[in-house]
Amino acid sequence: MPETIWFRDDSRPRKPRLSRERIVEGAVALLDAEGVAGFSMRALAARLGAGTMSLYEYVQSKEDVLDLALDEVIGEIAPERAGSWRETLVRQLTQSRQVMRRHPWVPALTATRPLIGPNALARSRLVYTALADAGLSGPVLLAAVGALSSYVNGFVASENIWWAKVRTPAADAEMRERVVAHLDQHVSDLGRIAQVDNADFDGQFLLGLDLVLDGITTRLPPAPRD
Amino acid sequence: MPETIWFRDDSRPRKPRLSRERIVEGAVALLDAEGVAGFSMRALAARLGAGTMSLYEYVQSKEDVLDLALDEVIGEIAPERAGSWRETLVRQLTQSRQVMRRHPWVPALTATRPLIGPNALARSRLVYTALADAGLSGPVLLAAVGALSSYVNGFVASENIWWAKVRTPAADAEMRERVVAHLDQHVSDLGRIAQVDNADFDGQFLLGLDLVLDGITTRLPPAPRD
DNA sequence: GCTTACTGTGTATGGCATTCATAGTTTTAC
DNA sequence: GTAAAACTATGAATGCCATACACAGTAAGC
Repeated sequence: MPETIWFRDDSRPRKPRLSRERIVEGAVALLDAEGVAGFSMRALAARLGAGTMSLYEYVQSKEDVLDLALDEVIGEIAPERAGSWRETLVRQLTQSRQVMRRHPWVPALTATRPLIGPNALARSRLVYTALADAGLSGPVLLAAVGALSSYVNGFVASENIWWAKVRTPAADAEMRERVVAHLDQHVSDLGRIAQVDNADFDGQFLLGLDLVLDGITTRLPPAPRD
Repeated sequence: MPETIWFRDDSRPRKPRLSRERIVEGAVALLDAEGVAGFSMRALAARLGAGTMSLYEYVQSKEDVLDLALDEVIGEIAPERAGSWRETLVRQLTQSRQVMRRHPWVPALTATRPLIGPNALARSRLVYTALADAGLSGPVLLAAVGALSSYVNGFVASENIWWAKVRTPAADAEMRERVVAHLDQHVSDLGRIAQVDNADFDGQFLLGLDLVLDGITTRLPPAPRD
């Protein structure tokens, strides 16, 4: 239903209302608001003020949209180097974590999708080069990259699960009680000791990252003294 | 449609055709065969020779079934200790990997679900105690557990993605070519060096695990000489 | 001015989880 | 021994969903 001439603004040139950019932007917003489960092509189209089918002009499937949204938010990571290789990695991976916190749906997607969009490749390249600069190569280099990115993904995935449980508004207080009791029953004294400051995720993240980085450090070739 | 008396066997006591066990068993089989995307209550019921709604007598929702299936396969990990803490962990986490390889849908579920089923708790407890025996406690203990389990989850998730791409029968040869080319273009020489034996996942897994374990070792208190 | 391409959409198909009412069967209670 | 209650299983209906297809309005090219 085109608007009647009485309300239309013919002065500016008519541009296509939709575009891949607008779709991706809307998809990220919708995913942020509703999560992967609440994401649908219908809802996305509604948010963009378009018919559902119109999206398929710019994208072949829902999967495409998810792939694009994923690479889009990965682009939020600034691909900067810091001083040392270690600083570069800490900075880069901390930013990865922040992206995944801002967009809690990311881990669910990365668990089933190859990360081969342009932004993802650029970021992964940075990690490779940092470790190569540190002196790693061959299988150990691969293993180090794998250990680091796996750590970050895994950490934030479980962190997000935790937040999702905490964040939920009301009736889950009881549910949380029960889970904690459940855990206590099994993990007993160990759990209680460890649970000191259970929610200091920032500290935990850096602590674990240091652990992995220390492990990597043990594999560095002896520093050349030039 | 009950069988006519002419073919019925009235000798043994009539048991319920369905049960939570049968449902979970069927769910695991279905997930193995069709993956998370192909899993539906309808298909599960059909596989069990029952009406869809019958499942809801034993289970409240599809989510329940997935939770149960997940904990079920985690139960395949034998909770044994080996000699040293390190051996125990390598053994335990290697088995985790094998379970996730046998049931490639697991990472997709663990990415969005808390692992608080009975089997999961028992296995996680084993990891905690192994590290506590090694001498860790407090936040470092937590970080070590997080680093290890994150590493395993993350590693197998990307490994599974790789296998899924490779396994697909025919037309994906071209697709794979394109991905590799894409990667080469971005990662250039680094990628090529690292890609030596790219598919030796067993070795890669142990290499990365050693890396993390070495990092943990650096945090152990000095061994008491009693 | 005619044709061709582009952008956007409505409808239809087939699949999905889940609610509800209900039927057949077994167990229990008197 | 039978009437009532509980258990097991189900079909139909609701309201989601992704997407194939045919088609309309609009702009661009010649």
